[in-house]
Amino acid sequence: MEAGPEDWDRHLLDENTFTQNFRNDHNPSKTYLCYQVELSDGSSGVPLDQDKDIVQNEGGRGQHAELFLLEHIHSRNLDQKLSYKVTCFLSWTPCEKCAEEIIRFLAKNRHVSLSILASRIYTMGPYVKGLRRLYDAGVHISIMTFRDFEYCWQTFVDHQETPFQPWADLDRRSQQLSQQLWAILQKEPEGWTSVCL
DNA sequence: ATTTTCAAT
Repeated sequence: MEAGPEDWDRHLLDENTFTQNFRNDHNPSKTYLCYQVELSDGSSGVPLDQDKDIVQNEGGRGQHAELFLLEHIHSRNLDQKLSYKVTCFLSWTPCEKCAEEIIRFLAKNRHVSLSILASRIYTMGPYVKGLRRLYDAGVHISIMTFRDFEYCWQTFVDHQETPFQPWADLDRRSQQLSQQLWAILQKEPEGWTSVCL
């Protein structure tokens, strides 16, 4: 009697859920994804109650969060004559399989561009290849900084007027992960897959 | 300083 897909849809996260899942000095075993959709000119191009949402991976061996994002966007039937920008804040970077699905989706939906901002780099499996392919496919991908966490907090969290409170190592971790991501994206496609910094 | 990671014995 558990959890249908509707149960993972939240328009706002509670404070603890956000912090526990997005802080970059922990490694929780689930993934949250906060996204928003706008017209490429910066204004919201979708009905107000749909311009942003939050999804989470399905439990167990279920579907990853990114696939819910693609389903959501697909179901919105965004106007083919307009250009949309989807910004997505992920607590973990996509796995290779999700990266492939994202690339396939974007190839079929040329009017949609995607920016990924991730808190942490998911390093299981052939993750380097997946991130590189996203990058090569034109997806903006970067590591969340203080400003991004703060924006997420203000936009997707039921913060009750509480200002965002960074954890101790936020900036240092963010910089480390950014360097690591940079090394991954600059790496020669056929190079070694281990990235040591 | 690196982490053990879209969990479950």
